[in-house]
Amino acid sequence: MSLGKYDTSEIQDRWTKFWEENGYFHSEPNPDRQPYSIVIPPPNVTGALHLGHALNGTIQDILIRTHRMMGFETLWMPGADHAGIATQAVVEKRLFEEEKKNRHDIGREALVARIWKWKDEYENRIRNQLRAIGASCDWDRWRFTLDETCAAAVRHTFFNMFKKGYIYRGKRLVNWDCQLQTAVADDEVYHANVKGNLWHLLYPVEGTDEKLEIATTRPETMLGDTAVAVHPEDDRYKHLIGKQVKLPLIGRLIPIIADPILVDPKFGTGVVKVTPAHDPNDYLSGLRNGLAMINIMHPDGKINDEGGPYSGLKREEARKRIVADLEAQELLAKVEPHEHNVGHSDRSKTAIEPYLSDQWFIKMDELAERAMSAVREKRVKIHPARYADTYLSWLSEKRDWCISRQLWWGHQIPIWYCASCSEADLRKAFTGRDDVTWTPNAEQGGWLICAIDDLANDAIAGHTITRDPDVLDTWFSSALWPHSTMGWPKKTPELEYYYPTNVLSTAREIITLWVARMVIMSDFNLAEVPFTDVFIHPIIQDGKGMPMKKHLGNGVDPFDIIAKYGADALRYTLMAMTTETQDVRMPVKKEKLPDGREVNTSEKFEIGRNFGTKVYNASKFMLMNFEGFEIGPVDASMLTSEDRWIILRLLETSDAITKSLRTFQFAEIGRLVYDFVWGELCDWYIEMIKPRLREESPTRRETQRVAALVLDGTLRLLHPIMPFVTEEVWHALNETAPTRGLDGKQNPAKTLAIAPWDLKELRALADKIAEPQAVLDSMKLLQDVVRSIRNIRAEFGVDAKADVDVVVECSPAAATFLGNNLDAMARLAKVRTLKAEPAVKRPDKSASNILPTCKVFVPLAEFIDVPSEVAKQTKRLAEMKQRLVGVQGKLSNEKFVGSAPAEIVDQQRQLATDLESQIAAVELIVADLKA
RNA sequence: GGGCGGUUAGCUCAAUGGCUAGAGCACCUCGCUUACACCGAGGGGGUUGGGGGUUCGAGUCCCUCACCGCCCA
Repeated sequence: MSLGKYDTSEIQDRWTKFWEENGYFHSEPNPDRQPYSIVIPPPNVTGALHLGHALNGTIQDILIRTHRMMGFETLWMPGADHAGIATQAVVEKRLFEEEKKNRHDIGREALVARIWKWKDEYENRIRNQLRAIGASCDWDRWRFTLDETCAAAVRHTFFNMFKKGYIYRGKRLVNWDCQLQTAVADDEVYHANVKGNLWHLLYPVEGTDEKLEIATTRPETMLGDTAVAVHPEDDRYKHLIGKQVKLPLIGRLIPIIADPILVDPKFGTGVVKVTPAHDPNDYLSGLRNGLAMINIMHPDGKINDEGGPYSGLKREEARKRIVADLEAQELLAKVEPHEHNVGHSDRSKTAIEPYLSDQWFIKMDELAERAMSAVREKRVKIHPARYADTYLSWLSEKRDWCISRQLWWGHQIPIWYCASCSEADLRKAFTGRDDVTWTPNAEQGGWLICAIDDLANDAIAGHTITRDPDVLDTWFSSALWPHSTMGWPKKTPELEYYYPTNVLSTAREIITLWVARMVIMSDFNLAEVPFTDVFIHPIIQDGKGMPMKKHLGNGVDPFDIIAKYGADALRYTLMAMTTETQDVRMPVKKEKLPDGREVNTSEKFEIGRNFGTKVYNASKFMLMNFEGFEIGPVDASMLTSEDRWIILRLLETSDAITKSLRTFQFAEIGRLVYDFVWGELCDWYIEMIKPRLREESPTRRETQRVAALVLDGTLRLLHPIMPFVTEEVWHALNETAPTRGLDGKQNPAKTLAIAPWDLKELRALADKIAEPQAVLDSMKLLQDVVRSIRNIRAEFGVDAKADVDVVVECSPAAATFLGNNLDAMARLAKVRTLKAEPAVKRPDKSASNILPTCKVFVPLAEFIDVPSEVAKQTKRLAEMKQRLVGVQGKLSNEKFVGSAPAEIVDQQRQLATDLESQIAAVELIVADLKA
């Protein structure tokens, strides 16, 4: 069967359907095979997939497809993440834009229902996007971090951690988002420079006439001041330590304390106001010095009753009024413009308020230590290795993890409060149940009850219990993903068989957020690592080195790329970019698509498109010439030199790819297949077999069989990278050559997706090739001679249609080889006659190229321009002489000869010999030409 | 402030301390030879960011400076 026009989108649709309908991507535990598993980093249902997802998907799919072909029972677990705060924020924003309502207007149940609707829509879109890039996920196993299976894992983990005392409730200073009214994690905060002022306030010292001048960027926080601090060694203020100041406007007396950590005597006035409930540094100082912590803010950012006369004002309004009032009382020394770094919520883009509130935490010290040892002991290997430091240094801080979020979308914390009951009531209500546990509520009194299954409000007779309204940080459920998706806490066959998974592929900013937490949770729940290898891929930036961000408008949508260049092109290009560096750049340009939309694209994808087209065209040519294919054995004794050469090179390439795959060197794999297919298969092998494939060729049948085997092997190498185009060709090849192989009787796989990775048949054939190195060497000689002739032809402007005669001086073996390949030389360099002998006389008026292994002469009576040839050869002579001086210098250096490896020294000696004879030959030529 | 990465051809990137630092794109010359102009043949283009050092030998290792970027505070 022959191939038609290359239509990427048609091919993509057809084979996606074919693979899925035949269930090739579905995996079940199979004791007869080794497992290989990857869980996808679940994309957020917030939006569409971007180029980073496409890159990561490509990498995972290459790993998965290769291992599937290697015969592993291969599972790629797909799914999506509910992305608590991000998803709730977009739905709330839409609610406000479309209906001018906020979440409180419609209530928890209605809001959550809307978010589920959003989720269904986007989850579906994400699934289709993954399919479009060719991801061979086990779609039947699709999971969602809020589905029942994942929820069960969350409940059990929380329960066990709570019961063992790893989870506690406490007051902590958190990053508060006043708009979304929730705590946000450190990593959800970005810092931006903001123009503001430095207000210098005056605090009167009680019992004296002195006033302390204090600079602050947030004057309204003075309402919550509980001390003023100076440096203990600061002579200006030493005498005031232990005295009190009267807080202006409020009148509260607060102490003047000494704190060498909080106060830098060289900065500002050397006096600092301390507001423990509203500043992280002050908070720590408050803990150190046993200060009161006064919260002056409502969750929405308005001042609360602690703010006295300013109660009920928004924070901006309170600031204005306070500054004005201080000025009126002459307690404002000065105001200076000041630019400073302010934390903003990534979700609402509003300024973060440090805020003291009740939150749930996981105690990290012991858990973090265990997770660190997993990496230190190489039970989890991170690639590239340097990222292990990122992981270790983050965990070594052992900061407790705040897991509560004041949101409605997520796993609601399974804690019920009972203020009025006694422990006896609890025992009575839950006697005999091991799925309920409780501890005293140290902060507010009463009890904290944790249960695996939901409790009714009246679960305790005579008392009403209320559930904590907060939900868990999204990363809590994400951290369970590798085992929750496999069905934990049930002892499922999947968990038994596929776990721990093999590889986790992700971006580096996720190392701390997710990788570390997955190791912690897996260790806690299963006493195992979640995966043995972590691959950190580079981040794609635009041509100017800026990260691709929605608001910068520089993002490239992978689906626009698929539309323009095809999925195989997208995949090849992304893999070719995956080096070990941390960022890769992709120049972005605007372009109008045929459908009229203006989108961002990048010319980089032309590499992949051109390569895919090349693969397709080369295959098309071969299949065209396979017409009349006769099934039959491949006779090793009939193999020509180019057959032997391409078979050896194909196997070398296959081995090199397998090796690079193990070390996650994806760009290297891209280079290997490109150089093989384009530079060897197409440029040389196909060109050389053309005569043998002609109708009249007596070896046409044999040539077809070998070529079919070579194409078969090449398609297998390429399949994990470019699954669509290769599958298309594979099926055409199967129709043409329904059985093939050495004996001509092997049935090829029905799909490349499960064709064996190991090229067993070709390997058996290669084993019969005598002196493989000689095969490679002679091919190199042929290529060198052909290139020399082409170079001479181009340089002297020989008409492209004109034939030339060629004289080569070389070894007898090489002469025989070249003689046998006259046809090829005729085709490749338009050679009419060839004279190849160990000793030849240089023809008059000939151009020449002197190589280490041979001398090539082309008589060019009608073309040669003697002066220019003399000039060219003289230039070459100078270059070679200069090099020879360098090499001789090395060889006469005793230290070099003494300390460099023998191999290197030999190499240099050989080089010197070669150069000497080449120089002698060129000198002769120059003398002749001048004569 | 701490840590990490980068700086190589006009652009995007390669190069276990050891052959003449390589590709692709772009550029120049030639070519519609029945797979492919998303192609073929040939060519030009480099003081490897600056400065020091280690070594027989440095793009590669060390120190230092400059600039760009990321992560964590």
